[in-house]
Amino acid sequence: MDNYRLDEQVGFILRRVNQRHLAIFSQHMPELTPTQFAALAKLVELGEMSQNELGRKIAMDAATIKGVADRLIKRGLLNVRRNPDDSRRKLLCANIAGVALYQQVVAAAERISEKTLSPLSSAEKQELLRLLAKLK
Amino acid sequence: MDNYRLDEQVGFILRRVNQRHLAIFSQHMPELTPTQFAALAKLVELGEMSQNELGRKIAMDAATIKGVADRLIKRGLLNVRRNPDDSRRKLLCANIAGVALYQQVVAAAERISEKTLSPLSSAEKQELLRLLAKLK
DNA sequence: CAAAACTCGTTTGTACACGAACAAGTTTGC
DNA sequence: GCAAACTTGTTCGTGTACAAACGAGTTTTG
Repeated sequence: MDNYRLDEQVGFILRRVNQRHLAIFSQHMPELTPTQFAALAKLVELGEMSQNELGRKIAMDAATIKGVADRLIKRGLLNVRRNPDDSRRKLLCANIAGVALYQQVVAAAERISEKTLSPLSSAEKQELLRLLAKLK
Repeated sequence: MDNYRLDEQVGFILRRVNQRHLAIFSQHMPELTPTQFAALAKLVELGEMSQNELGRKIAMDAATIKGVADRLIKRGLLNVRRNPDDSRRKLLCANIAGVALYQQVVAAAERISEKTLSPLSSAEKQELLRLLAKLK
């Protein structure tokens, strides 16, 4: 087919938009990756939960959340303990350092979202978020 | 901050939308990854070019395009030769097998884009693409 | 109660993605 | 005409992402 244009396909554009967002992210929050921040933020928001449960809440499969959690633990941001009622479960919890780091970087997180959407008007921002939400 | 909601941030939503798209992609085109298809499609569209040039056209850095190109070459989809005028340059070109595979999967590529956008109306699809294009 | 089905966390393998550093080749500037 | 600056492709290290397979623990079911 001669009329297929890669540069106009949703998937290709989504990838580029995501690249730009990741660049903005690492510029404003070099301490954490987007996934690490998501995990930390969710733990601060909802408190202690098991590793796989956390993964489910932020859309990461078991293998991915393991790596993310390991890195946060290694950096001393999370506490870990075994669930006494279900010895399979590894309960994760943001500790003092984790909460402190979170509070230190939330403002940056807000600026990141703002900057990512900055080429759009207020109405366009609303509309984009509405449309993207339909594609989740 | 108590009013920061991870689930409403562009970056987080973008990641989820992308996940859904990748799932649709691998379902409809298990032969190639999105990046491999992008590289092949660009080579078919524009013909022979150097490895880094190809990377630039599909927004992949030199380290990434190397791996993608290596895999396509290993699968016998590309021809490689040295540029006589600039011995640093590695010229890539889709060969017969590459063009054949491309032609075999373009239809699937179109269905992938369609299915990704299927929760939206025609007007919404147009609008989403317009807004995303502003965020590239 | 015991077997089947399921869940939790882990490991392995593959594939992006990008920063940083490097050697070899090419172009520029003086 | 030659040193400095740049480009090309490569390697290394780190960090997602997900499929598949696994052992160990828990729940369901007959």
